[in-house]
Amino acid sequence: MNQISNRLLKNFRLRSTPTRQEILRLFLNKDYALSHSDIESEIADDIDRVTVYRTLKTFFDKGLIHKVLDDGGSLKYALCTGACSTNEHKHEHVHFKCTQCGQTNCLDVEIPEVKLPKGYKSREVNLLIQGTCQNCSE
Amino acid sequence: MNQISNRLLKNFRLRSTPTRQEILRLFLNKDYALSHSDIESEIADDIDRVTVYRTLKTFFDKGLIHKVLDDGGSLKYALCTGACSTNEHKHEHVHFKCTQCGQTNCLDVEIPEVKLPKGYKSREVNLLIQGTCQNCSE
DNA sequence: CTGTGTGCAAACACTTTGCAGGTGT
DNA sequence: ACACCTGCAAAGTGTTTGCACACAG
Repeated sequence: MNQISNRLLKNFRLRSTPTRQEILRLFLNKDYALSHSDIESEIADDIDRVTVYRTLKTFFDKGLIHKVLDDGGSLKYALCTGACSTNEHKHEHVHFKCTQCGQTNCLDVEIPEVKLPKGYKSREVNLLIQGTCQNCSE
Repeated sequence: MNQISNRLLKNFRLRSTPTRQEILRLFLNKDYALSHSDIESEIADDIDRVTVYRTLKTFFDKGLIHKVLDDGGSLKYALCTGACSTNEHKHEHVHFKCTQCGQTNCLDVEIPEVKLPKGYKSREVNLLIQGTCQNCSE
């Protein structure tokens, strides 16, 4: 796991520091999107809140993670899939938020083409679906 | 216009106050989504910031307006279409945010069906498309 | 008259910035 | 050695809460 996160950081031209590794490992361990406070509560106490902000910003800027929104307006982050690199970024995301357990994850489904009114040009598409997830629907 | 906003408030079982009318008129005048600060800067100065928060919350709770997100994580609000009432709420929204001018508006297009993995149940769908709008694409 | 809305003050939560010292390459 | 990370402190911004008074119905 350490190897993976290390390599990932290298790939994205980021210095490998303990903090970055820890946060990155967190994303690798969880298969759902994490909010700032999720992260804060799961990492070592001696990591400063400010550093988390900066780390997330760095990861985001370099294309390692992407933003995930839910209808409450709260912001979460999730790892980009392997398809993303610093240069080429996949700009289509489907996110599913379970209103029961609160978890948000990225689904690997295609977004169907949407017909836009004349003159509109699409550059990025985000689809948020809210409902009940597999675990909670039983 | 006053008539309209008054009637709208009545329909949603809300007391008609000057503040509510003013904010409601703002939504009626603009055809795009408004952030809290958009609203604050457009209404009379003697309306308290706190009142705006509470008014928006009330409107939202009663189903008069809905939330609109953009990828920056900033929250905006827009009037629900005529199809919405307190009881019956249309839970499908397509929002288009122009990255040039920053305006976000609700598009009246159908969201195509998305195939979800087994066990997932959809209750609400939000589609955010970002790109260039009609005005800015020339 | 009664319950709700509003303004004010203050608390609270969230995010950013500047700087000094530490660390990866 | 150098550029970049990090922690700390503090400022800045956004949002919520409690209370007293005002107002709509």
